[in-house]
Amino acid sequence: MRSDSRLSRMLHALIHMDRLQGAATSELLAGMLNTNPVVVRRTMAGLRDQGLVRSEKGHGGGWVLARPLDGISLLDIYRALGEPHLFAIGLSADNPDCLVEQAVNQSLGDALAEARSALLTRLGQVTLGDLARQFDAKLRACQAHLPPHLGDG
Amino acid sequence: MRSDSRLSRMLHALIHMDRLQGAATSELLAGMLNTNPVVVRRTMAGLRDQGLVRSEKGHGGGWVLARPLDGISLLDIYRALGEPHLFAIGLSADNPDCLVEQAVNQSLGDALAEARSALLTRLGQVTLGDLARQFDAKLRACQAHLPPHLGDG
DNA sequence: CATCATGTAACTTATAAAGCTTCATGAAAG
DNA sequence: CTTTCATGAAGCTTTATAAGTTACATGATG
Repeated sequence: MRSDSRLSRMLHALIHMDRLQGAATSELLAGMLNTNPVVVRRTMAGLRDQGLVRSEKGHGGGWVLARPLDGISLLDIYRALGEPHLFAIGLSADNPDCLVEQAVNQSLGDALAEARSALLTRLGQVTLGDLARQFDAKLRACQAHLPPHLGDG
Repeated sequence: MRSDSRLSRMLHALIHMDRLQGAATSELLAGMLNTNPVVVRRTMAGLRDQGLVRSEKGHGGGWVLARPLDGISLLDIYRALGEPHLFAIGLSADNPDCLVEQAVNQSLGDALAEARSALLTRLGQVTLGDLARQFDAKLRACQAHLPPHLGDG
């Protein structure tokens, strides 16, 4: 697979859920994410287990946010997904007794660990509320180009 | 595949090559890296094209460093490998017209770009000579635990 | 009880690194 | 010149994992 898009997709889904009245079904979200409802359920399951969203069965059921967007950081989502592998490059374990391999892995491992730490810190500082406000800004910028009678519905 | 170990493996191989007299065959390196000679040739090809190593055919042939270890940074190797994908997580392209997806991708993309930039900067500051000296330190630390008559062969 | 939605198991698909076989090319040794 | 040894490269198989799909069980609403 090219790369793991679960984090990106869940951020996308949660912001849409915030703008909806009522629960969002897996099928509705799957349409937004251009994927399959089962993939939505499978991915959302971790978020539910961490108390970020709730799911309801039956008529009128679906997925709802369990917290305001400002109370959810991108790091919360990453962790709820099980902290998937961040890097596509990794250390080798070809010859664990070799001191050269050990020296290489230590340096490269330190560099990767530092990059990981910096990235997770940054994900912890951004909330879904921030993303939603960026979306609002984009929407306003877009509407500014429309004829006046469409600017305020 | 779990993760791309080509960078780690090439660092490992190049340091061994520096410690050898004469050329190292793909078969010898494959033994050190616990892999196949063809994988070594395929991976080393990029380094040869960038002038980091040279290859010689026939009797006594194999791979030799084209520069001293202190003249090769980890970034040089990464680039010679074709700058493989760094991250296992990525942006989504499920619904490119969706302003929510665009906002998500911009924030997440910025965070990933910043992490990438920091990591590459760091890789550019570490040379293979630095790794070789870390190996020497490990070797000395290891020998310090041996009985005296083995300490100086 | 019929309908709708999630929960879950099990299987298939897609992708890229890694591994492997085979043969061509060319250099050194005899 | 011939043998041997090494890289070069094409082409295929293997492996690991996210993603997609099918099928059915569970449970809530009307």
